[in-house]
Amino acid sequence: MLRIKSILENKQPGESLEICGWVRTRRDSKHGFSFIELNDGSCMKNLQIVVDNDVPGYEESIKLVTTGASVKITGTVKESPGKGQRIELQATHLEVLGISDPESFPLQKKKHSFEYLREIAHLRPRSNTFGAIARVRNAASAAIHNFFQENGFLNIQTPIITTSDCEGAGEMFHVTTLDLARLAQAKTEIDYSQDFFGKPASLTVSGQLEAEIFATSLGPCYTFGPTFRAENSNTTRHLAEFWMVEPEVPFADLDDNMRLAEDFIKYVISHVLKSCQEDMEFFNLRIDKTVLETLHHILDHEFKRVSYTDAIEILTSAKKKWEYPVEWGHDLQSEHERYLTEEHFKKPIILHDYPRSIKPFYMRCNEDGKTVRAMDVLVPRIGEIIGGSQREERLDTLEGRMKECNLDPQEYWWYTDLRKYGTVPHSGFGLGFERLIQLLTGMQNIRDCIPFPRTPKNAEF
RNA sequence: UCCCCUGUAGCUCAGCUGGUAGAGCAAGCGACUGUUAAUCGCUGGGUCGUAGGUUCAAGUCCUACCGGGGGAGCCA
Repeated sequence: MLRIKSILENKQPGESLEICGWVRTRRDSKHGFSFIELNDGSCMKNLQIVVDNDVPGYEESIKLVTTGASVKITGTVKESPGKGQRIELQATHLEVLGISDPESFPLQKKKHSFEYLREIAHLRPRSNTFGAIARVRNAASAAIHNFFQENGFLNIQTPIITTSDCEGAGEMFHVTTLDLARLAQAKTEIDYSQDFFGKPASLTVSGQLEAEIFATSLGPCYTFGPTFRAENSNTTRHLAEFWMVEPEVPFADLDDNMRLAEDFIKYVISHVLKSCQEDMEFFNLRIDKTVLETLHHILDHEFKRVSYTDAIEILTSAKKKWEYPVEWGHDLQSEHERYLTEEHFKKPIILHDYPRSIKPFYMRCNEDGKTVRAMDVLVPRIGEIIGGSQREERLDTLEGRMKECNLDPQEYWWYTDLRKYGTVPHSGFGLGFERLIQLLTGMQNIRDCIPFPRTPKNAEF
């Protein structure tokens, strides 16, 4: 099927072709012809179609050519006498495939608020912005796979359903086949042995633990799949269902990990800038006037490595009034992270070696007894886009940390086995795919960076 | 979950100190035009989120609930 993108790029006057798509707008001339702006999603631009009134069935058909209608058109490519396009299509046949009642079609030839478009998520991909987001998302996804494939990483599909009830932090969605309505009335303890898996099960919050299994068997690997968090988060950067990229690399320490994260982000940005030029220019013009500048700035500068302890020092000596006090041992607040990346360094930074008391059990303990080999990549505007660490590979230290975090090592027997049999230093991180899309497009709200956002009280479509 | 803002025609909003609703855009029709966010004219379209309350009278004040947005926390 011929697409408008390739027609606009390659076709020359004189060539005949057939094209299908959706009408964005129609302008009539009473002197006997009409202009149709046709879009098929292959690119931002529309193909201008000229329909003379001698086209068979013109009188009846042209009335049905309204915004949103689908049409099939045959015609000849012409040099366009008008401004705004190199070529246009002179129609010889026009067929309306599907009408679109202009009285009720929710998308109009005007700007719509993102809040409104979110309510019509089944139609918003037909708008300029959401078409562009879908194409950028696709390009970013392809770039992610390319990056890892080119570097010898194995793509691993880790489970969606899990029975390890404490993969990390975060509330989990329960998965059950038990009859909840009956249980609600029964007032007895729930007998999970009667449930589908014979014990409590949930949707995964991370594929990391399973990825570690393959990393310590087959070498560098990565997962790229859906992740679920049942947190009651209502922000512009949280979703209950989102996609996460999680590489895991054996024989790699935290420095290797930070280098990988930086190379990875730069590779994806660079690829998207190259393959989605038109869409990126649109974002820069209509969504965020600084997005191209920001992305190029990221490409041109090294991510600044800053230890948590140094960051605390910078924040303490900053001439700023903090809503939350800065104190070693406490997690950094949004205002602190934003200050560091947006004001102090003015570029992405990698914070590393956090206090062990605020980080999960699997992060490698440092000799100082106070910190762990954790790292967060923070970017301007979005904040944390990557969280990762070197993993604790020493069995006794790992078990000690589990107990410290009130976890039962028995529950993680297969995870600790990896330390019992041929343990190796290894590292990895998780990247929130939709946050990356936010960074790439300049879109303010993460709900507009995924086709069908799931947030508290919202799972339509 | 907490704090703040908000909910009026298909969409975006106005409606000041309470007296039963208006604009722009969209849509329909007409005019005009190789047009391109086209332009001009006319027309239709709203039990003002829901439920109570105060008042002679509420879109306008009060309460609760529901929805939307922003910020915070949690994190990716």
